[in-house]
Amino acid sequence: MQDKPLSEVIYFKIDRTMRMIKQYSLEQFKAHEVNLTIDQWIVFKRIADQDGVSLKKVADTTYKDPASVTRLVDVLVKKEMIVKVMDEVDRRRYNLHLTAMGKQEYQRLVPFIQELRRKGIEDLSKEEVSQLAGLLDRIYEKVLV
Amino acid sequence: MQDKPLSEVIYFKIDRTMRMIKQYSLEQFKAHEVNLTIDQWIVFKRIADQDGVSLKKVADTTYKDPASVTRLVDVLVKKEMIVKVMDEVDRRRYNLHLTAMGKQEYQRLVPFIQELRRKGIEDLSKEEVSQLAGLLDRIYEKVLV
DNA sequence: GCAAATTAGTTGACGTACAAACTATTGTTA
DNA sequence: TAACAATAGTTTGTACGTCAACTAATTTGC
Repeated sequence: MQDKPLSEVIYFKIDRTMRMIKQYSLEQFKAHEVNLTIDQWIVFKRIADQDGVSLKKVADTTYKDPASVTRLVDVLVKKEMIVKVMDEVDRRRYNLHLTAMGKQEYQRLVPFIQELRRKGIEDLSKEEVSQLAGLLDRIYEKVLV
Repeated sequence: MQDKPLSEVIYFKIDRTMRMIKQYSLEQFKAHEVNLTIDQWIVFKRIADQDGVSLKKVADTTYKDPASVTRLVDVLVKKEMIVKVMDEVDRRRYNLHLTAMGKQEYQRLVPFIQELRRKGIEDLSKEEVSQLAGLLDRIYEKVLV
């Protein structure tokens, strides 16, 4: 039985593209003395977007496993970028906040990140980007079921 | 400084989609008693596609790190799906071959995998799939530089 | 024809993903 | 209100990805 080559398998292309983006981004992080990995940045940014957000909420909205988020949060706390504060009402919950240093670093990073995001898609038109986003979402929704 | 939400970042969408596909595929593998992970399958399939291919060639064409391939190959050898044979001419090189069991398993898996690939994209037209492939390739090429 | 450079593959260290089992707390309901 | 269910978060074990440093073999260039 003959199977199509990997290069024609769409999932393979998605995976390959994503790995390359991560690799490139991490290089750029290092080159600009950003003391974060990509995934640490994602969690960090999510907290910056909503001060006091809970760990669970971060996990849900980043589509990461709570176990992964627990560890990423630990790293960010160690790096003194965020703090974990137990919720006064619901003591199972931790609310996450940026430290002063975290806020400062966030302000420094946003323009850099925005530039980085642009880089890979700068040759694509607005329509193409939203097409791509739409197609990815449709696959996501489909497989989710 | 205000940054767009993660849900609008295209790289985030790619990552999320890919993780979900892997998760779903692995579930299906387990449900069908396929004793392989997704990445083990990719390497296994690549060897099935070209009997005697070298480890380096597998790494290049799957876009995996040689270190990853070394380990994936080890697993496949332990599972007795493939064998590693030192090249007679170039003794740095190992040529990879499916075992009899590997061949049998490959034949069993191909239809199942083909069905699995279809699942996520069955609502997309042929044109949409090739659009998606093209866009991903363009990002890949762009960032590669 | 030999030293230096290149190539194939391996190993170790670190970061992340995911599942499963677990603790502690809060909610629900009989 | 006591038992049970659900929820937030953690821990453990396994699997990959990537980088860097390494060994061994082969090529290159003088």
